[in-house]
Amino acid sequence: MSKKRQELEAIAADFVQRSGLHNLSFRTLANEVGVKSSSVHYYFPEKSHLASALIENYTEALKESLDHIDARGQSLPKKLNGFIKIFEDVIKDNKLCLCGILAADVSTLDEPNRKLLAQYFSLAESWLSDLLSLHKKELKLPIEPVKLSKIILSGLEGAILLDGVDGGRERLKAQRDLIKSLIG
Amino acid sequence: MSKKRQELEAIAADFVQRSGLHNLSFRTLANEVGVKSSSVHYYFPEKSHLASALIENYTEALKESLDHIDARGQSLPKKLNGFIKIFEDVIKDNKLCLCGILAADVSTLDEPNRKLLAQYFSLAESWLSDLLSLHKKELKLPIEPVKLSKIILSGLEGAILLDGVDGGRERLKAQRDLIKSLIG
DNA sequence: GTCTATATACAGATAGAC
DNA sequence: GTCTATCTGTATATAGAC
Repeated sequence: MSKKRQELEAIAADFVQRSGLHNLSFRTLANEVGVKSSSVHYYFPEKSHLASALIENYTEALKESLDHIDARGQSLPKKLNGFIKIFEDVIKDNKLCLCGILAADVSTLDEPNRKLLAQYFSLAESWLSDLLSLHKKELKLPIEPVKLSKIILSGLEGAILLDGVDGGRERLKAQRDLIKSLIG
Repeated sequence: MSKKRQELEAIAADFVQRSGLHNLSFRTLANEVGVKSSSVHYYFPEKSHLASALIENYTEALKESLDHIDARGQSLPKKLNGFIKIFEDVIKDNKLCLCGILAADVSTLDEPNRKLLAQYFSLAESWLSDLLSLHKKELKLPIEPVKLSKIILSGLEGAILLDGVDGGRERLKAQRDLIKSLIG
């Protein structure tokens, strides 16, 4: 992949996580990189292609983060803490989850991009569910791992969404406390 | 308030909950009601005024729903169930929470509208927190009511956001199970 | 790969007639 | 209150030169 393309994708991702996809234009993106909007079209003929690239990159980054957590081979609490940290890093940067913000725009996405979005959430939930299944005896509530994984992910996504409104971090902190108490 | 204005607000709210504010234009809104876009500007000189009206209406509707729940004077589980039903009704209609979808667009809102948004979430959390404080002895986890209220609200908001991507209701169901288990 | 130039469409907003 | 007409800005996208 060309360096210019990587640069475009990086700036576009940052922009989308702050302002949403609809607010990112080929013009402003081009200006940021120092080229013309027609050059951006050279890499991404349609805007939906750009969106696909962003979701795929974001999913790949999540995969790497999860692999990194797994590679350390720690306890359940430490692994869950690693997962929470992914969301803390997003909010620390005054951003939203790229897939979370796109989820709010799902009606304007084409079918391929909806599938890609769903895959991102599915990846996160599967990882959580597998982890919780392995440590089922440590769980304090009578809720199945698959359901718990959905509770944790949607809770964290909702927390950074709502915290973004007042610039606080109270919901994310609250979700962290919940997750801690789920495992005692 | 004029009937035409009410009609415009109703259609605009429905549209925003399905497609977001940026995707609603004065033109399409006018077409739906059968007037011209300049007539919409008569009621709402700027788009931000329309947004304010929508958030205020939505907050007022929440207030009424909560009053309705309170008026019945039931148990904690039944009251929480009433709260969850507010979100179920949204997702049943294939919509998103109006304030949740606007939260994803917070960077494009002006300061007055950000405040209005924050007030909506604050209303929901305050109601939950007061309720949980009254029934503190029934709570199964060692988490304070204020934090629990944030966990519940952000969990439900995240659930309908993510469920909207694949058209399912699994996250909302999971959150319901969590809330149930919080009170035993 | 990057550019100029342009096509086409639609956005928010306003002036002024009726 | 509602209209026609229009201004101005910006969006996605494309053709074709270099």
